[in-house]
Amino acid sequence: MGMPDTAAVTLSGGAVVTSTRREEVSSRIRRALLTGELRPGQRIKEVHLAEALGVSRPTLRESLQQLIHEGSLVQVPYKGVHVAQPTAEELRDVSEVRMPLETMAALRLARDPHGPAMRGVREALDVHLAAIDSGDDLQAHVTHLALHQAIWDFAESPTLRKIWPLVGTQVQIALTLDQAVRHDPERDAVLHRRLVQVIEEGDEATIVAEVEEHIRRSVDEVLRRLT
Amino acid sequence: MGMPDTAAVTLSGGAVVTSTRREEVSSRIRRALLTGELRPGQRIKEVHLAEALGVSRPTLRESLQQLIHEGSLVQVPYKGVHVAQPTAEELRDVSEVRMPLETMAALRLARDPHGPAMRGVREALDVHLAAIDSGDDLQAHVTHLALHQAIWDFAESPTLRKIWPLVGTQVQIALTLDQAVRHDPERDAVLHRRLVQVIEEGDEATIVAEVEEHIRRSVDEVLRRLT
DNA sequence: TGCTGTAGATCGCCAGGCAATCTGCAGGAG
DNA sequence: CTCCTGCAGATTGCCTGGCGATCTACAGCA
Repeated sequence: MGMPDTAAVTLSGGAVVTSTRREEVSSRIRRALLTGELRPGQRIKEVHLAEALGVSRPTLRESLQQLIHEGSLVQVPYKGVHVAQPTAEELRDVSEVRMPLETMAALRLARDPHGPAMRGVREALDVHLAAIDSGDDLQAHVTHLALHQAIWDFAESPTLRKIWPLVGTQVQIALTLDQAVRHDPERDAVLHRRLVQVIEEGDEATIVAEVEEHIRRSVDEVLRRLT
Repeated sequence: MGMPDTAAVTLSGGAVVTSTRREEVSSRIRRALLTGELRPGQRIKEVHLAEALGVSRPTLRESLQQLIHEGSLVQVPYKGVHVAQPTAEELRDVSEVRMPLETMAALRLARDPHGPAMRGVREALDVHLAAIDSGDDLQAHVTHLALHQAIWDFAESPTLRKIWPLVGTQVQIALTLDQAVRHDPERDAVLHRRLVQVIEEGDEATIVAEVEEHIRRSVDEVLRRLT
C-alpha cells in the first residue's frame, strides 16, 4: 500500500496537507485572505500568483474556480480576478440567510450537549479565548471565524458544511477589513462564551434568540464601521 | 465597438450564450444532468468528454471544478469524476436546510404579491403547467426545477441565489432518477398551483406551513421510491 | 482458491505559445 | 482646452503535447 509514506513525507509542510496541489493552493489563498495578505478589491494576476505559489497557470486557474464559486473571489471575463468586496447591502443579505442556518446548526448541537460535537465547539471556543488573551489580533480573528465554522461543521450536516464557505467568506472578508481597527476583545470573549453556553444549556427558544442576536450585533458592528 | 458581431454570430447556438467557453461547457453539462443524459453515479472521462464538447482538457477541468463545487459532480483524486448520487440520508439533510431558505424566499416574494418578481414566478408556473399538459415528461421535469429556482431567484437575494445550486442540484439529481417512473402529473399541477397561490395571498403562517409541507411531501415521495 | 505483480488507462500537473480582449496613453478633431 | 480616436502593452482565455503518479484489471503463481 502506498498510503503511509505519502502521509509521512508531507508532515512538515505546514498546517493541513491536501492530496492534490490544487487543494493546497486553494488553502493557501484562503489563508492569505484570512490574514489580510490579500485584501478586498485587490486584483489578482495569474502569472504572478502562479509563480509565487510555485504552480503552473492551469493548476492555479483550477484553484481560482473553486474560490470564485465560494464567493471569495470575483471573476470578470478578460478583465481578471479580484478579491470580493461585499457591499453593505450584500452583508445584510448574507446575515439574513445566515441566521436561520446557524440557528439550525446550534439546535442540532443542542440535541447532544455533552457529545463529541459540542466538545469540539467548546474546544474552538477555548482556542479563541486563548487567542484573545494572548493579545494577538490576527490569531483572535482567525479563531473567531474558526469558532463559527465549528458550529456549522459539528452540526454534522453535509449541506450546511457545503454552504458555510459561501456565507463564511463574506463574513470573513468584512471582518478582515475591520481587523486592524478591532477593539474591545473582552466584549468579544463574553459574547462568544455566552453563545456557546446557551447552546449547551439547550433551551430552544433561548438558542434561537441568542444566535439571532449574536449575528445581528456582529453585522451591525461591521456595517457601522463601513459607513 | 466589437460587441455587436460577437452577439450576432452566436445567435443560433441554442439557449443562452455565455461569453466564455468555460461557462458554455458548464451550462451544457448542467443541461445534460437535467435531461438525464448524464446519470447519477456515472463516471466521467476527461479526454472523452473534452473531445465530445470540442474543448481542451484544461478548459473542461475548469468547468468541472465549478460543477464539483455545486455538488453535481464528485471528484476523487486519481480516480476521477463522477455524477453525484445522493443517499437517502443526504436527501433528507438537504431538504431540512432547504425548508427555511425556500420559506424565506417565499416570504420575501409575498411582500410584493403583484410586483415583477411574483409575476416571474407565475410565469414559471404557467410554463410548468403547460409542459405538464403537453405530456412531455422531460419538459415537465425541467420546468418543475425551473419553477423552484424561480422562487429562489426572484427573491432577489444574492446569497440565496448562490446557495440554490447546492440545494437544487441534489433535488434535481434525485428527481432525475425518478423521472422515468414519474406519474400523476395532475397532482403535481395542483400542488404547485396551490403553492404559488398561497404565496400570492401572502399570509405568513400559511406560507410557512405550505412551503414546508410541499418540500416534505416531495422528499418523502422520492425517498419512498429509493427504498 | 486466493494473492501478487505487472500493463494499460486515466488523472494531476507542467511548459510554451497564440489569439482575443482590456487598459493607458499619445495624437488629432472640434 | 476638452473630447474622441487609434495604437501598443499587458493580461486573460484557450490550445497542444507531454511526463510522471496513481488506480484498475487481468494474468500468473503459491
